[in-house]
Amino acid sequence: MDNVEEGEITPSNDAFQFRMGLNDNKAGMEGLDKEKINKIIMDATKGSKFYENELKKDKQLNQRIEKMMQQKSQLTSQQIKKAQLQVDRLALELERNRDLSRVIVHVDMDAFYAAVEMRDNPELKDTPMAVGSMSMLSTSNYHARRYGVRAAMPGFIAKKLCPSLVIVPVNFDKYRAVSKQVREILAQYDPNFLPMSLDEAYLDITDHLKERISWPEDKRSFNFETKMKDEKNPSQDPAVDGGTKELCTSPILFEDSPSLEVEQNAHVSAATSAKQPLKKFVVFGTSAEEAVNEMRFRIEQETTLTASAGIAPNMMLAKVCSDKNKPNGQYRIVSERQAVKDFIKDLPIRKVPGIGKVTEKMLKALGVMTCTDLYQQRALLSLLFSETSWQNFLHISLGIGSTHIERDGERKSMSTERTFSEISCTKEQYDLCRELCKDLAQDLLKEGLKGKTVTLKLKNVKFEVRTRALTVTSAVSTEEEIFSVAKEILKTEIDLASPESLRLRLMGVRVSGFLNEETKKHQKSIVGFLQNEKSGNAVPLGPPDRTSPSTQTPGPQRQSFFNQKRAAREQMGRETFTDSSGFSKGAEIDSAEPRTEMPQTEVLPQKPDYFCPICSQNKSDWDLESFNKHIDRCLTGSPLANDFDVRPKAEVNINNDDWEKEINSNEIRNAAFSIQNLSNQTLDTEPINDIVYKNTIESNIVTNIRNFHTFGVDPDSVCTEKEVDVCNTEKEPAKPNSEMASSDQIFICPVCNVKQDVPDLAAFNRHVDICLNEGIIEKLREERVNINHPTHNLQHTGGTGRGLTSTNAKLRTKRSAATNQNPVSKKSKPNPSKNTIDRFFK
DNA sequence: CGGATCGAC
DNA sequence: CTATGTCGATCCG
Repeated sequence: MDNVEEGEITPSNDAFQFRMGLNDNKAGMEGLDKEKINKIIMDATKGSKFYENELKKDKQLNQRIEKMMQQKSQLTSQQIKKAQLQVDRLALELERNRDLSRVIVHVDMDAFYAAVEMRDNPELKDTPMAVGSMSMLSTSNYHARRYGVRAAMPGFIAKKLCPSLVIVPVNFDKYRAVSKQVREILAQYDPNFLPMSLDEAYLDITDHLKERISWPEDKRSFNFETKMKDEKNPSQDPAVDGGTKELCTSPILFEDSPSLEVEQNAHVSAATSAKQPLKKFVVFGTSAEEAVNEMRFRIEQETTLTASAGIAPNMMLAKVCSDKNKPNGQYRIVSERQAVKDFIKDLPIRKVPGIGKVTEKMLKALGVMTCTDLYQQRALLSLLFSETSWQNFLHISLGIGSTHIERDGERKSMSTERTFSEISCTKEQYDLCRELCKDLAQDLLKEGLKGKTVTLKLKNVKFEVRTRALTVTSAVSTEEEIFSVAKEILKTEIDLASPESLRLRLMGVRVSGFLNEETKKHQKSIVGFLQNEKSGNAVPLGPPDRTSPSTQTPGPQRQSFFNQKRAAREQMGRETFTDSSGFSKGAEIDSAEPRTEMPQTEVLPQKPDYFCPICSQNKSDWDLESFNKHIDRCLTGSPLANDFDVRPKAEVNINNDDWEKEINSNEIRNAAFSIQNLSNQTLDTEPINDIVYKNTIESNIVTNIRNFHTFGVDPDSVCTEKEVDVCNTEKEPAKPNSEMASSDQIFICPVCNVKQDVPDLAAFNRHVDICLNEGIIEKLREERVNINHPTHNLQHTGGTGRGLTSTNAKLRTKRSAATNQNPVSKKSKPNPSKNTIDRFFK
């Protein structure tokens, strides 16, 4: 999607300000000037509920800023000095590890949806048009942008700006098809490229370039296959943005004069020779620029659409670059430190991915507008923002970003939401909720996901948003399961608001907390167990898995127990299960059917009897959720507990189930306790912190050791994309905890540097603890040269193949989170003064 | 864990 | 009339 920010409406104190984009209207051309645009938007906006809400949010933000400024005013120069030292240490480290070896490309289709529509309907070419609806636009063509019509703008306002605007409804299938074509081309430059959306992708073309350098010319030659689209290229004059030595000559590449293009290319490409048939071929050179030119050329040949690209040593920079010569242009930052610095120097922070409206405004209040400012204020920022935030800022201001493009891991949540005209009728709200659950259940089914927490999102007519979540003990996935939870949440919200009714404009349902593969099997087996007779396709009972939350007993025993119980099931009465269906019944009901009472009464109109095949209990007041939980317990052989309830937190603690709670917290404790203990009590004491400030090398040691302790113990210490550049590791994913603790891992103490023959991590930790306490750190000091050398110091741990560097962002974060009393982090925490809206929906 | 917020597309 | 939908991350309590 095309830059939302170009046309964003940003309320600023008392007025909406419209920001002109890069390619905006110049005097004398068609369209509107900034003043007019702002006025029209204002007029259309003023007084609306939406506007009121924007003002409110703005006020909150201002308060937040005010608090921040107050904190700032209380800082002593001493504190700043200290912070400066610490920040600079990290900066040094980052600088030392700067990786310029990769060539990363960010490709971005120009005004993608709009371009596709224009291609397919030539009538749209010369008129201002946008893709979307009267209520919201996805993107607009460049024609329309001259009138201030932008993505993320409501259609009706766009119409006011530009009455002749044509609004075309979105057609995702079409865009997907085009996107596929584009991706096939991209894959040839980097088979592991990373699509970010239909119109955007990252590539690492380092390897491609290495091969390409020795490619014969014919491998870099391409036909002009199709009729070139004789579209007026709305591109800007390249000279305007020039002034930078890197500016590429390509923007005219696709002008409608092919002959010019060939010559242009011949000029650029050293390899081009006279033997090239006139105007039928283009030969691209071997440089990065040429490769990307070629890529864009091929995209246009294939799709008749243009793309822009950025080439840089890391993802963050590449992304910014791709915006620089848009549309139909590209820009490169060569792989030199100085080039990066030059580029970063005057770069407005808002251009940087991850810096949005809010962050921009907060930083602006501190006088930070450009990346240079960002760097200069680094000490201050480290005191006013959270660790992750300021470290991120530091990365940005140094022009450092991720150099590994990695596919996203598994999905973490799935949701659906809908906006509508006001609904205040309770029944309709429940119906809607059910429908959302139904849609969501379908989507979940497609990916075979089940999750444990259900979140309900509500937005009232005043645009106030509220989300409420509930985590249940057995994962849900079907419409009925989700709805049974969602409706409870909805019920409490309705009750909370009563006697007034909720006046909703949006409702959404989300499921998260997905089961991992192992657990899923387990849960599945239970479901199959449950619904066996009903659906006729029971899921085979797999062996019990060790990661299941209810696993307490050792494998073999459990196995046999499981089998026992399966036998039990097979013998057990079928009719008991035939109707797990108070639910399936509900599913059959036409959604229009009145269901008004249902929520008010108990869970469902008539409840089926649930009969547990394990303990032979039969309770009529169970619902599916309770029943599943019960079986889960019975399976693990734990003593039978009371009923459980799916009750929103507001009423009762959901986990009135102490048994389960215990397991959960035990898991966590086992994993993390010893380490936290260690870093809290041993490392973060005063003396060590003194060292931190006195001596860079020593503090590195301390940091390393801390990280070492955290590593492999923190269940969440997964090295994700963001940190990759920092920790500079192989791609190997972090192993699950269980594996970490397995016996074949090698324990090398970072203090005494001796391999430890210990049974498990806990024992190892004790050793390190002792080592530390014995003052061996003094020894380290003597060996500082060695120690300070990452490859020497950072031994393999736990067989993950992953080394430790002293600046793994995530690890640091975790550590600091666990050790906040640490004087180092005396920094005032950011305080997003969250004024909960008490009177929500009143 | 739950809730709010931010940011991206 | 008429201001999206979906997702991940982060922070705080």
